[in-house]
Amino acid sequence: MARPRDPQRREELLDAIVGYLAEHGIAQLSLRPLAKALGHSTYVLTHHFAGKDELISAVLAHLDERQRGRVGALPDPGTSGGLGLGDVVRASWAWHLREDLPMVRLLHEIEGLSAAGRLSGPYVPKMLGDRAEFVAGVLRAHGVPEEAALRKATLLNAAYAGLQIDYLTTGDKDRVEAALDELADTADSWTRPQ
Amino acid sequence: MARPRDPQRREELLDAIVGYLAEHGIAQLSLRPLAKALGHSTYVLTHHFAGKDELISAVLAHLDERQRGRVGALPDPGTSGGLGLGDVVRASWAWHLREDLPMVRLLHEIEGLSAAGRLSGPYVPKMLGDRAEFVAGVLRAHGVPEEAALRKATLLNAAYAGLQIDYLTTGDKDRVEAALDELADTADSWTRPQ
DNA sequence: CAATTAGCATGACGGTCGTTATGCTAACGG
DNA sequence: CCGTTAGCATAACGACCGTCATGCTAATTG
Repeated sequence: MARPRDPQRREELLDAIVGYLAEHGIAQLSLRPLAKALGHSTYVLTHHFAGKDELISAVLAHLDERQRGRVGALPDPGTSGGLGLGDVVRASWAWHLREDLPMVRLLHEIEGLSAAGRLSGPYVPKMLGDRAEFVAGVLRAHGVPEEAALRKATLLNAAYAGLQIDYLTTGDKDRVEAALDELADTADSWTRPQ
Repeated sequence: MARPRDPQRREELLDAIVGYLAEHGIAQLSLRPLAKALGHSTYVLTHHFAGKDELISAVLAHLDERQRGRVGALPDPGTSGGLGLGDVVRASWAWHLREDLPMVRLLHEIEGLSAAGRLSGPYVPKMLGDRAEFVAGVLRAHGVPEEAALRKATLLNAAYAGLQIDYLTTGDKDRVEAALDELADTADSWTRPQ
């Protein structure tokens, strides 16, 4: 009868929105500057998403799916190949800080707001839970016992995130990267006991 | 010649403001609701502080000083007394979550915003640095070598904060507290090697 | 007591906010 | 080709924002 909806349009918008948020933050988000940066009027935002709150929910869902896709596509750093778990930690650190810093910042802003109870919806909790499960799977592949894998994965993720926050806030590279080395050594000791 | 300023008034206000922020967050702070909650007009805020930005700076400085005072007044959990470092970690966790949860949430919101580069000023970095130094002092008192104390303190703080964020976001008590036990055991292993 | 000023409420200012009614154009289904 | 609707810009709405000029009251000093 008439013109059908284009389901791609919404995803295109979400990618552009996430790019904007990585640069400008999400806490003080305002629709007008966002729309201007996208080259549109604000109506595009309230049309494709019901309103500002739903837009933020959609962004969080988008980030959740994006993380899910990335860790799913990651080559399993299996026990073979000579790459220890500590090397993975160190490589992730270097990559996050060199290649993806605005997004890392955005994620910490989101997780801080979520921890403060200022963001609703299931997506941020799901992201954290999924990350724990993923790292637990890597640990299991390295021979960590099943009952310890999720516990150690949770601790590893928490320490890694905490160190990122410390470094992003203080900029004290020497102190934080020394602590990261200690964390990487600890991770190695889990997979190569003694 | 005339009526002198009362230097206490500003501190009273800051304490009340911090109490309000612990309940309502800082990211979406608006002066009018804050002033109403304090039982005053907004002019009180713009009079004692130059404006909204300076008010937030004053709050961060206030929290910084408050933390400095608290850790300074803490009884040094010295190597004697039978209380291991892991017990201190577990006791802090229980106390934070049972007695001081709104403030813990506020601090994570602030640290997330700071890590995202959305808060300026030296106070948040100073808080993190001071916390690392304080825990490093405790570690040294427990016999941890000087060159390792600050590194291990940074890692301990980061892991502890990361676990708080995880728990506050996911509410997954079993998973997170299991990881906290592992962290406490690790801390014990630092102070009672083997 | 007189002079001065801290402390605060009131009310207004221009600006920005999220949202929405209206109307146009281009794309598609029948 | 006609009817319908997606997609979007425009412009306006009321609400709220941070700020500040004005003026009153009460406390303090000399």
